Amino acid sequence: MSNSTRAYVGMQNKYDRVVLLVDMDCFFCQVEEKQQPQHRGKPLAVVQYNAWRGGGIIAVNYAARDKGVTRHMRGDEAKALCPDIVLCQVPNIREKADTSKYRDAGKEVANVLQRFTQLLERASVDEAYLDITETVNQRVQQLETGSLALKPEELVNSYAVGYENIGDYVNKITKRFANPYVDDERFMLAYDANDLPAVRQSDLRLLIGACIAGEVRAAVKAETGYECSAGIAHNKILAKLVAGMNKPNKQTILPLAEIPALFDQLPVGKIKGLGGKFGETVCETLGIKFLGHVLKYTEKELQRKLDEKSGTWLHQIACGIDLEAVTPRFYSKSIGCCKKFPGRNNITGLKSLQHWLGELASEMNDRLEKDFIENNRKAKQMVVQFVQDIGGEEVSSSRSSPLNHCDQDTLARQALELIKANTKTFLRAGSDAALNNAVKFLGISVGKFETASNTQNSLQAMFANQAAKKRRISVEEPVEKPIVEQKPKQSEEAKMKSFFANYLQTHKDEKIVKDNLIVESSRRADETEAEIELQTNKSETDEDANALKLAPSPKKSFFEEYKRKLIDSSVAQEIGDDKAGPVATPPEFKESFFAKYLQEQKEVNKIAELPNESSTEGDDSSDMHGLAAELDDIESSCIVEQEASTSKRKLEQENSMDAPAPASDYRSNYAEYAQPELRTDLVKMVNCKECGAQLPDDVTALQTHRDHHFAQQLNQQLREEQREERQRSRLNATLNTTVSVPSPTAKPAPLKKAKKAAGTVATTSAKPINTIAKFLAAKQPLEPPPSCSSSPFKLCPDCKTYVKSVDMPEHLDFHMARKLQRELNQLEVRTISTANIKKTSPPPRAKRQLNSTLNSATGNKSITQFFTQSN
DNA sequence: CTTGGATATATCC
DNA sequence: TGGATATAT
Repeated sequence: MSNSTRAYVGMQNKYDRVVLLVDMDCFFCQVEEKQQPQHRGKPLAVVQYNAWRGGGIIAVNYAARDKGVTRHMRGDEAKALCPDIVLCQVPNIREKADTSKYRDAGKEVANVLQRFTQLLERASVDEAYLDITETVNQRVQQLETGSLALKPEELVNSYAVGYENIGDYVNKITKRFANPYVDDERFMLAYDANDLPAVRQSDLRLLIGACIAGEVRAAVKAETGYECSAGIAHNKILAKLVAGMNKPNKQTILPLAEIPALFDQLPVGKIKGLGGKFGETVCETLGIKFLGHVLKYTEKELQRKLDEKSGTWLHQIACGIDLEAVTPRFYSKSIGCCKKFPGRNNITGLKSLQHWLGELASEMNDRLEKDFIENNRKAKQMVVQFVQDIGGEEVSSSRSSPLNHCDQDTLARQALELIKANTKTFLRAGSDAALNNAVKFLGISVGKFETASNTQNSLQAMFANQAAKKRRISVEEPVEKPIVEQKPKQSEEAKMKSFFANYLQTHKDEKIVKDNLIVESSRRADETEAEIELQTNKSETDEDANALKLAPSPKKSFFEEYKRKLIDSSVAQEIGDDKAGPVATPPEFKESFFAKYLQEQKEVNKIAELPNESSTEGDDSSDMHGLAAELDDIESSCIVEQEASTSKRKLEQENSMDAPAPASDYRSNYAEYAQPELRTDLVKMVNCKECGAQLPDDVTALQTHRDHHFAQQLNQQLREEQREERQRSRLNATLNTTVSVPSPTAKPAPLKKAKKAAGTVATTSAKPINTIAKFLAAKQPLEPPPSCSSSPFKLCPDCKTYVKSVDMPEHLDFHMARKLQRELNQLEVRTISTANIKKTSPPPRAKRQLNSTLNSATGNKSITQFFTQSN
């Protein structure tokens, strides 16, 4: 089940994966801001234990960073720097900081991320790697068939290392359409011949990766409200490295060709794994500071100077190669909690030690119960870690023992036994209460999880077990590495055409956005400018982001900047400030690859028109003229845009005809953009029965689209399940602690040491015997139950019918069973259909799938072939 | 009186 | 395997 060693991909795949690292921006702060919306926009930090000097700061939002507030500051210092800062405390439960709020929020995010790939590796509470190679491959194919076009607005908020803005990068890539040979020669000199196919596709695939990253982040924002940054590269190390380069709420691509230049000035310690002692050793041993300088040594020399394994690894990293696989892992392998007892708080007595072990064990108990419900697994090992003061020295130890029951008492007792058994003199001589060695730190953690037997009598446990298994199987199957295939190509112009078509659309949208802003700006011009200012004045003092200070000037996204210029000048016009001069086309546009390509096309076409047979692709080139003209129109209309309202109306009409939602809020409507925008004129289309979306009449696309619906549905189901379960276990807990029914609005009173009868855990699935009062308190149904409070009826949250209380557990099981059954069925279908793409002898069900694969393999040509061609 | 507290993972011996 | 340690957030 839980694989022990890391997995690696083959050397031949070093450039053909596309890996995303998604990193939540000042996550704990965002969680607090979401929970307490009145604090949004203010400088805010999260502290724990605010008693001493205002508590220790563990997260700082960007408004507060601007004021110089950083981590490892005390709350008081922050107040001094920024008097209006909001300090949120980590909740204190059982006299210790309780971070479960953030763990839950992290899981909420991960649930969204999971929809985009099975290959999701949660790296911490707020970070995850996604291997999106499969999706990228699909889209490369879609580009080739013309069913997908890269859309400029999807690259909003993207950056590429080594480029001022994303437009420059796209421009560079596009230029290679015109003159493939120049770059190709460079490729051939710089890379091994075997890698050339992947190298040629690299930029395009990363760009597609960036589009997906945009969708991922938009989905996270739309569904959770949280913002994040992302890195897009060919491996984990690189994705992680660049994810922090543009924060917050931005994403960064690391183009293959930019790696050497980046590494030449990259401090060794910026690389994950080199940030600590080992990194220092490396620098000292090699006499270097920058990663690129590692390559002054051969791999052999590095192996000799360090050790074999490190030498190999370091050499590869310095070459930008990292073969570590994105290992699917959603749930952690171990669960633990700990607490420091510094200085006077040292634990010196047995009673005190038992107390704290009890508290830790109690928290463990809660978390393990929850984990059991979600994952149907039980820990088989526990570890107790402790630091003792022995003659003034801090001595740390950890001992483990097998675990059969993980209830609070067992954990606490076993922990104490382990400490006793591993302490030479446990109690002070002559005392039965005083510890010989004060304890400065205590930790309990459990691991070695095993799936619980499904001999549980409860229906729920049985289904949950199956569902969990399914999930694990589908996730832990070895991943077959996608092959970067050389695909035959279709006409270059067809693709450029669709790119332009999309660009034009975007452009219209931007104008609408602008127009709207003008209207608003007449009311609150100052605010608008202030906001823009806020957005563009990005502080460079981002330390949690590993910020690289290589580029001194704050960068702006191409489109953002372009839009801003338009807005600026228009605003100036509107409020009668003539100093700004006439509204001119921003240089970015004139210099953009669109414009240049357009220019080239015009000239090419002029020449091409003379000889008659050159218009063999008649449709394409005449369309090109049309598009060029339209582009011209738009470009010039930018200049005469003053009477915005009339053209605005016109644009709105056009927009309502065939356009997606305005670019400004496309993120709020993820679903539309999760589907590729399609050229309905190039591909035969059908309608999706579920959402009516236009889809290419192509089985792969249909399957993908259905998966999209399925994923949404599944996610919904899972969330419902979890909510239900949490509700039930909470009800259980309240029931067991009894007495007071907390008001639903009041903060949940920290359950003071819910003294449960030992052994309760083992029967977690015991049916809850809820009272109506409890149920009401937790759920607040719209209508009261049919009769008075003594009535044995409750409202079923699922079907909104009243059910006898005693029957409710069964009733809920019924719903659950139905849901899970549905889920299993769907998983079945999905697992089979995706598995079959690779397998040789598919069951009959996958026939259509197979056909489509064959069809597309014999398919048409594409401009993307540029990236794969050899001479 | 604590120079970051609480977690988690990986690796070396 | 277990225990200590390193790394990271």
